[in-house]
Amino acid sequence: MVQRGRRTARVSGDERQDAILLTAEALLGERVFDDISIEDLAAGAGISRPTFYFYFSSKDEVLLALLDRVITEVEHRIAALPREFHSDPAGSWTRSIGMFVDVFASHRGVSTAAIAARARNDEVRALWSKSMQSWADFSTEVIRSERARGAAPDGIDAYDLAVSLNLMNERVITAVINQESPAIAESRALEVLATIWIRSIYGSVHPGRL
Amino acid sequence: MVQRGRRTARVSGDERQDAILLTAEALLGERVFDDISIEDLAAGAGISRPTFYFYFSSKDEVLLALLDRVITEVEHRIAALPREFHSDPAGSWTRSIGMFVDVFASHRGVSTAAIAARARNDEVRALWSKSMQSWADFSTEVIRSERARGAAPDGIDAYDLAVSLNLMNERVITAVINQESPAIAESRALEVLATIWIRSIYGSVHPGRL
DNA sequence: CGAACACTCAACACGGTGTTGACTGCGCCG
DNA sequence: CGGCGCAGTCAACACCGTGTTGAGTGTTCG
Repeated sequence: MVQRGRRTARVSGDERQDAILLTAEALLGERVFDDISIEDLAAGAGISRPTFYFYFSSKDEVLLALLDRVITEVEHRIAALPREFHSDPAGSWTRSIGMFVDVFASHRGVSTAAIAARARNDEVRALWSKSMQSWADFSTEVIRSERARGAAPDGIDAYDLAVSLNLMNERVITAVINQESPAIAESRALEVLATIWIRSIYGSVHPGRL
Repeated sequence: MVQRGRRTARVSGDERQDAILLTAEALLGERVFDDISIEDLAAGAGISRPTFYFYFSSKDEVLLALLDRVITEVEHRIAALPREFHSDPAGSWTRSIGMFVDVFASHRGVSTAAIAARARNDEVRALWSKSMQSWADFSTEVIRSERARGAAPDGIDAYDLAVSLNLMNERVITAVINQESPAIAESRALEVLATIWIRSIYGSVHPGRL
């Protein structure tokens, strides 16, 4: 694995940086962010605590990097999603929401820690805000388009509705993946969320029928 | 509920305890919980740091006491609410949700800090869970009753729906009172939340019409 | 009056964060 | 080939916030 001699005698910086991120994600799987010390991260990456500061300026920077990866994954998967809201509104919304459920569930520790860190760290808050904003904007556009073709009723502002539904998803998904109480079963989460989105966007049990 | 230290009330003692709580709530109005030290609370109450520990065993205990007061207020106001879901479903839901918006908005600092502390503190989590549970149970009962009288359609489980909507409220209210971005205007929050509740519970823009 | 109780705090122990400054080995350029 | 520079490393230190100890104070009541 770690080859010595010729080109790179010492373990490269990039490997160390990755090792820190890897350690952090692993530890977040078993402990809360607050209970992980920089010492833990350094030890996991095989370096001393001061050396950690060569790679990241704080524990929060590590979390920020981890969050950035998760958000990038979401963006790629959003882009890959088929856009069939006119022909299959229920299925399209469900697939979009399901994508969020999948990604956040598979990065439980990072998502949870980032959402908590938002309250105290400006960079984390900014990054999360930016993403929420773009998801809300996307939802708003689709709602407006559904209203324009007469499939969904007017009423409350489309943006307000989109923001509220996205915030609901954030909170419900967090509760589900952390098995909070009260929460709902992970197996039913997607169905429940999709139903609430559809009923509140289309004002009816069946999308498209006014 | 949260009681420690002295038993018989020597005047200055109880005043001190109140002074700590008062200081905490005041400071939470201007700073994040993490940025308030026990030193700050002690100074605000006119005592030294070790003396603080005579009244509370940690900063989290103070928050717990504060949260307890807020929850008690919510419970009293829930109990005082008229139950007119059959005759005026939209108004009844709106009044219930509005009560939560009011109470949490008027205790912005405490609510926000408690919700954040939930992630690391067992007692805070337990207290919050207990309350969320009872609000979700209440909502579930009303939904079931509305379904029973034929005003609301079946579909997803009433409890799952109730939990999700309550979680949405928690998150949207938090975003609104902290002026997060994205969030919605405080003036429209109640209308938006009520609309989502009604549409998703009654499966229609107009409650009662199936 | 003295014992018990409510209350107070200086001083300490501890754990975590972030910084300093000295050191090592590799690569490259003159 | 030799020395300079830089990526990388860490022991030791400074600092801050938490929680504990133990020695006090004044008050009340039997």
